[in-house]
Amino acid sequence: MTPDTHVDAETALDHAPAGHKDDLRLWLRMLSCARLIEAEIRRRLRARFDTTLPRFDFLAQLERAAEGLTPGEISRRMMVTGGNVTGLAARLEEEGLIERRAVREDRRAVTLRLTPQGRREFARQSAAHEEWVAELLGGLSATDRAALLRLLDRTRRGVRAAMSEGGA
Amino acid sequence: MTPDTHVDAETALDHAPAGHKDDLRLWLRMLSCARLIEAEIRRRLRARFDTTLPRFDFLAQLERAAEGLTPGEISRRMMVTGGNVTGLAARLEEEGLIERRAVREDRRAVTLRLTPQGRREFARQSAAHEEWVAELLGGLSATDRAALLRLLDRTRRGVRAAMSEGGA
DNA sequence: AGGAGATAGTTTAGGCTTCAAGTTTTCAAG
DNA sequence: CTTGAAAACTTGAAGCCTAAACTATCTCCT
Repeated sequence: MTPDTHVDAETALDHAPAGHKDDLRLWLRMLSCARLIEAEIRRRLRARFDTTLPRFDFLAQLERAAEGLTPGEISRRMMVTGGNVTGLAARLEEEGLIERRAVREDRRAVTLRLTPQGRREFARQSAAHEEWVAELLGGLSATDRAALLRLLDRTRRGVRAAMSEGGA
Repeated sequence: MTPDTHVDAETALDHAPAGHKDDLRLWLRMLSCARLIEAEIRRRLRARFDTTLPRFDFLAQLERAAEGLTPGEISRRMMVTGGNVTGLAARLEEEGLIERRAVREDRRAVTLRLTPQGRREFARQSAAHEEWVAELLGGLSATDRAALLRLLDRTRRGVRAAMSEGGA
């Protein structure tokens, strides 16, 4: 009945890959789950606001910074490269959603901030986005949500630890 | 002490967004967790094998199909567009990892399959990939892994259900 | 001051991805 | 047959993303 006993017997003979397959299964499931939700959100952003997830994330960063942010700071917060920020900023500025402003103390730098139009537009998108997520995750019980939140946090910390140990 | 009571009192006045913020938090945490792992795997694929995650996924699909697959079938399994498959296949063929073969019964179609070199190369990559995942997720206890697997499955089913209901 | 090295930002080349339009082939009626 | 719709695949344009090279500015040490 249980193929597990066979697999266990088999892998136990090798030199350690005990839970390796389980970890792989876990990772693939997490990935497919995240991609499923992400793809749906991208679809809806495009369909209803003619925008993209990176643009939305970009505006979200600026929304929380009343004084604006430099490209470098946005790059760090979004965990993308500087060149990427340059391109996104160019398109968002072109659309009138953000504006550039020179920094007095440092002539290399510039701050990006939302225009009034950008602020209005992001408010609309953000409200819809929040509802979409609630709709998609609505099937989960409060207990499951809490448990999942805790486990994901634990996972993330574990991954970071593993990365700073061996991955340097 | 607990801002929660304040938030609850506040949102309870609105017309329903009870757990909306919680759902958003849950989604953002899941996304950051998945992106963290994925980014690390991409980095390592590039650093050690000079390849990318889409290429790796592509080879993985072919590995499991002894008779090869058509671009259309790969497109469906990887959940990407046909044009995307065309481009990936062109580069992988160029590198000698896959080969094209005409389909006897349908002259529109073609099957893609691993070359011997592709099979060898994927075996190397796949073994490393499995170890990386185990390393990154290794911090989790067996109990946590099992719980997480179950919760993610539940989440995915819930999302699919929500998508087929309202999202049509 | 002057110059080495760090930092902020941009540019460039190339890969990934989608959408929309196009080609060739198949299939199903008529 | 033949004609029209559907299917398999490719192409082209545009956006996203990275790594690496480049420009301009700043900082700090002497």
